[in-house]
Parts: sequence; C-alpha cells; structure tokens
Amino acid sequence: MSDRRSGSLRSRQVGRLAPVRRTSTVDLIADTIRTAIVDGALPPGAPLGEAEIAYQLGVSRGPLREAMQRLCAEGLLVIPRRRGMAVRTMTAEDVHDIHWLRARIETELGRRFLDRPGEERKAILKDLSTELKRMQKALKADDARGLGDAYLDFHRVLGAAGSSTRMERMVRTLLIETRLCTFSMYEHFEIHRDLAEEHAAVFEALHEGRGDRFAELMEAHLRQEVGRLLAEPEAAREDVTGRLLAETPDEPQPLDRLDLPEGA
Amino acid sequence: MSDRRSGSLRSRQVGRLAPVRRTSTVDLIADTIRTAIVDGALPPGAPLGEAEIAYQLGVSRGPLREAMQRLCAEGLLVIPRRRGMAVRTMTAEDVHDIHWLRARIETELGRRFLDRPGEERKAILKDLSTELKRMQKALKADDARGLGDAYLDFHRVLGAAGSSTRMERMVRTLLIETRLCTFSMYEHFEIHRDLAEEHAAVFEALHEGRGDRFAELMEAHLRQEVGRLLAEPEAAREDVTGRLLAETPDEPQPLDRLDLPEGA
DNA sequence: TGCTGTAGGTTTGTCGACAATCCGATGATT
DNA sequence: AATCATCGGATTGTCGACAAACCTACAGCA
Repeated sequence: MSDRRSGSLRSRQVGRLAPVRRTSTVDLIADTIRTAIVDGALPPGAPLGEAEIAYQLGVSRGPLREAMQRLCAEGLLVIPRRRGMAVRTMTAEDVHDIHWLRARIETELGRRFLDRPGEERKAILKDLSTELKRMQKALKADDARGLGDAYLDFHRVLGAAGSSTRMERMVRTLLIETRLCTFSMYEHFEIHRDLAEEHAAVFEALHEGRGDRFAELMEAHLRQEVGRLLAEPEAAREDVTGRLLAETPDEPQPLDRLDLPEGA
Repeated sequence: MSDRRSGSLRSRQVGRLAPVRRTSTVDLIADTIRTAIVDGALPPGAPLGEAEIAYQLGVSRGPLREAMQRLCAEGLLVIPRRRGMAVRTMTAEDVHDIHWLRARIETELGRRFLDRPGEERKAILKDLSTELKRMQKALKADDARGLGDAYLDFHRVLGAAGSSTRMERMVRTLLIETRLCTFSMYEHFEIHRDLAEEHAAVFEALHEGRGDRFAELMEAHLRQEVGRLLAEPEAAREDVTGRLLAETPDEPQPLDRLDLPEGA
C-alpha cells in the first residue's frame, strides 16, 4: 500500500546495507555545542553571541539559531527575549530535582535490564565493566576529567540498557544536566574517591541479578552525589543565567548565551 | 556581589510584582503547532510545508523553522533532510514505550503528591475532581472530544502534583504523544465508557491517601489504555511519516537520521 | 547624593532571495 | 517489460540585510 519499493527490487536485494548517514547542519551544530558544554568549554552562564559563534563554526546565524532552539528544548540553554543565549546555570534545587529523577529512572532501568535475555545482559555488563575500569584507572592517575567522563559513560550505557527509546533520551539529557550541575557548583573538577567503589557495588548487584539491591545502591549513590555537589559552599561565580532569567520568575524557558567553541 | 540592583532600590521594594510575561514569536508558534496537533488539526503524518504554514501563521520561515526544531526535540515532529517536516506517526512500539514510561512516572507522582502538605493536596484534589466531572459529563453527552480533553487535563494536573519541573515537562510531552497515539491508531475519537470509572477509582485512592493502591490502579488503567489503543486493527491511513522514512530500510538503526534527537 | 531621562553602540528578531537538492514523470534503451 | 536517464517543478537549506529592542554610559534635575 504505501511501500514504494517494487517487488522485483526487493527480491534482488542481497546484502543488507546500512543507510548512508548524512547529518543535517543543525544536528552538527547541536552536537558540537552539546559536546562543548560537556567538556566545559562552554561553562554555565557563559554569554553566547550569535554572530561570534556562527563565525567560529563557519555557519550563518540561521542554522545556528535553529540548533539553539533544540538545545533550549533539552533544557541546556536559556534564551530570554532579546537578551542573548546562555548555558543554563543549575541551582541547588535543580541538583535535587535532577538526581531525584535520575534515581527514579535509573533504578527502573536496572529492573528492565534484568528482564533482558542473558546474551544481551552479558554484552551490557561487559560495557559497564569497561567503564568501571576506566574509572578506577583515572582515579589512580588523579585524572579528574577522565573520572568524570567514565562516570557519564557508565550511566549512559545503563541508560541504553532499558531498551526504551524515550528513557534513553531522557537519561542522556539528564547526564548532561548533571555535568552542568558540577560546573555550576564547583569551579573545577573534583576527585571523589568513593565514586569508583559505589559504581563497583552497583555493578556487582547487577551482575548477581539482584534487582532490589541494585536499586538500593543506586539510590544511595545518587544521594551521595547530591551531598557531594551541595557540600561545597556555592561557588562565587558570576551567575549570568540568573540575571538573564530574572524576567521569568519560576519556570522559564531555556535558551541563552554561550561562549567560545572550537572553530569549524 | 553580582547583584545589580542597588541596595537603596531594593530597600524601597514594597510588594513583589510578577514580571510581565512576554513570549517570543518562536514560543507562540511552537504553542500554536502543539495545540493544533492535540486538536487533531495536524494529524500524524501530515506533511508540513514551510511556506504554507508560515503564510498561514503570518510569519516568515525563519522563526517557523526554529519553532519546528523545538517540537522536533520534543519528539512530536520528524524532520528528515530536505524532505520536509511531518507530524510524527506513532507505532505500536511507541504505544508500549509511552505507556510504560507513563506508568513509571505517574505512579511516582502519586507518591510525591502524598508527601505534600494537606493544604496543597486539597487544592490539587479539587482540580482533579473538576476534571473528573468533566469526563463524566462528556461521557453522558457522548462527547468523545470533550472526554479526551478532560482525560489529558486530569493527567496534566497530576503531572504538576509532583512538584518537579522536569517531570512535569515530561508528562506534558508524553500526554501529547499519547494523543498522537490515539490519532495514529484510530481514525477518529472513540468513546471508552470505562475511562471515567478508572479515573474515579484512581482519584478515590489518592483521596484516601492510599499510595500503593493508587499506583496499582494507575498501572492497571494505563495497561487498559494500551489494550484499547492496540485492539483496533491499525487504521489504513496514509502514513506519510513512514514513506518519508522509507530511506531507512526496515529496521536498521534506531531512528537516527530522522532526527528524533534527545530531549524532554 | 541619588534618581530619571536621553544618546550611542551593539545584538537580536525577522524577512526576502538565491542556489542546491529532491520528487515525479516522461521518454530512451536493452 | 523493466530499468535507466533526463527534465521540470517545487521545496528546502543557507545566507545577507534591515529595523527594532536592549544595555551602558553620561548628563540633567531634585
């Protein structure tokens, strides 16, 4: 009915080819900015002049603005009217909200993970243990950045383990927001030695197939995380976002201003 | 430190005024399209010519495209490269995913609701009962549309009851996606007489403060919902989205090039 | 001294136009 | 008869430009 491929064409199909992956400019820009945020190249509150960024990325303002709208919908940017865009600055309240939500979601992911066939579980466990090793290695090397990145990837793998498109999307976004929390609260990366142990325990629970224990540990881990984030006296950094958003009281819109990414 | 408002100015501040809420054009457009989707004016698969829509809304293509990117990030639109935009068509898989996710989230909302002070609970219960009455009224009048709208609003109120910004946003988006499921599966609205009873029961559980019973009933309700949506033989409607996405053979990679980027 | 009003410079929001690409159909070829 | 090639129409992606709005600073006035 709505299948355009003629029968003869399909019958000749021999091997299965993956479609060519062409990505739109908007996608490219959004990915670049997203990466820059995760890397800390665009810290929270950084003002983002459109002209400047567009020039650096080698695109015009049109596609750039489109990409920004997408990041705004993801909650990573704030865009007050006629006041420029900025990377969102997370508040203590955001830290609580994000981690509470992550707890709800990630414990559920564990349950879903355990419902999957053994074959798949095995592959996922392998990926998780890879990240775990990265964490431990980074810890030994006092590599705060590497530790943080492995942390993100560990949870990202977990996010994919639930085999729910939407949930994975959510987890990915929440993780970037988590990183923004770190940047918003600390001036620099910090090493937390407990991190690796907590994840090792979580991993172990999954490995043993103990769903409730996993949920418990994950919940505890995220609670710890909140404590670590908020323990530090709030960084005395210029909170541009706060000023920009003064216009919208409680629950504003995303979008705002970034600073310098790398050239095209 | 970073407060621009001078001390004297603040000291004179008497009453706290809510900031004027001016909304940007992009917001306006996005809201309009979102509403049109909920109302069924833009059914799933409907091709959205930029020029046409921009003309109808009285704006140029620039702001329109920006708004579309935001809706795309919310998962309501599909934007394949150079092939036009279209309202997303939900599949049976989506129905399962959405409702499973809703179950996880909304049962949690019940728990959060019960943790709130009695005063607030009361106000929320009142709002819920209002929607409940709307449902019953619509049912008696055989008003399928009214029934569906009250349904959405009931759950929307619930979404706000968890006092979590992010969760509320998620619920709102998931509800629109739910509506898209209805439109994708049925040709028209259908009346489901059980709906009011199920919600009455859910409401009652909340009213009595029985969190676990609420969770049970909500879970059951959403399961029923899936059954109702998938019971109907899939509507033989022109699936434009499918055609647009034909570029990706059968099931190569999980929606990537069609940009269902992460978000909300 | 402190607040109000005006001017300048800069950035955003919006629009119109151009070129590249894609869809569909028609006609050529084996 | 089926496949390939070409063409025309239509639409998208991108860009540059203009006007309005905003921020900063400075001067005027109680």
